Amino acid sequence: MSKFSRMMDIVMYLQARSLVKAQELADMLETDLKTVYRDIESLRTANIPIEAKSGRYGGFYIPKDFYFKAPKLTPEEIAVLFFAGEILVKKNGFMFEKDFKTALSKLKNTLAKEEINISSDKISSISYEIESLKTRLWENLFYIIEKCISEKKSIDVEYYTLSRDEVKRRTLDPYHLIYKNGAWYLIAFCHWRKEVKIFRVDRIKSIDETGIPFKIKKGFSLRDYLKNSWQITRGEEADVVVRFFPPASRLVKEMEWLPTQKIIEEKDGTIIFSAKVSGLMEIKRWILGYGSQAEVLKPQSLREEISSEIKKMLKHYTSTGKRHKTAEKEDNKN
DNA sequence: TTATTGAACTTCCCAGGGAA
DNA sequence: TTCCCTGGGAAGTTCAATAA
Repeated sequence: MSKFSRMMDIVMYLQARSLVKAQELADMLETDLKTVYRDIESLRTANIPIEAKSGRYGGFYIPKDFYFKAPKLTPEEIAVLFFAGEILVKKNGFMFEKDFKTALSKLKNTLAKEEINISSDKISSISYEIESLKTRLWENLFYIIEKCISEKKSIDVEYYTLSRDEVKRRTLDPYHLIYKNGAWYLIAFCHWRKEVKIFRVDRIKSIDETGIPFKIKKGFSLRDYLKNSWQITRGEEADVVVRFFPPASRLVKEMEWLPTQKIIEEKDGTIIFSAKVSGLMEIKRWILGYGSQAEVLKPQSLREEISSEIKKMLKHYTSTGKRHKTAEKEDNKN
């Protein structure tokens, strides 16, 4: 993110709230506290009236009478905004649908008819399909979680744990909601486990507000928490090294799967993919998806797990073959 | 009423990384 | 090589809450 974008985000964030701590801004922008102070200093130099309230319960704020004039948008930018609106509101159960619609209608009101027409023409020539965000299915759940995250208040939930096939009541301090790979997840401090854990929202069977305030664990950073996760679940950190054979090698090197990844290209067309990964469960599925075109070199434990998985698969297919032959014989008899 | 404490803003110096 | 940006560390200042 550029310094300019960060500064714009700071202004927008401060304008929408009454008092914001520098640390909160740093977390939101995923940057350092001192960078926030420097950006605020730059904004003040540019005559943006950012005031500070020192001491306990202090923070930064922009006086209510300050009005930051919206920039003039190009037809392309307007088209992109309406396009995003089409995707989010019409098809995907966007959780802030009502606010988004009013924001778009406000924007429309500021535009000339010709600008709206140009934008509509641009949208009609593009289509884009993404899977549903499915928030409507759990609208009330989302409302309570989102409310408790912003008010920093704990929740009591009944949560279904897939691995143990049991429902357990837990008290959670909700930190963050994240949508990844077709599912919503809640990152929260679990009072029962005494650590920050990830919960799938659709496995929450019931939810109650406790009204008890909480503080985010000191030193917790969402970016650090998720930095080496393959998708969403976490586990012990491990250095994973995989050899990919063509054509999978060409596919793998096209993408950035993890920020820590390194790829060494060999003369024979294979690649050596290495990365630091938090938890092996998800990367195991990813590697298995490439079948015979991937070979785990490290760690040995993952190599053995995949080998055992392949043996099990082989057993299924050979026994299915026997069943298939038996069934054929039965058919011939009839 | 005053001293203490804790939280948050403020400022400085230094080092590392990337772009020019 | 230089400059700019960013982050680490540390010390100082301010102010509200709390205890004595």
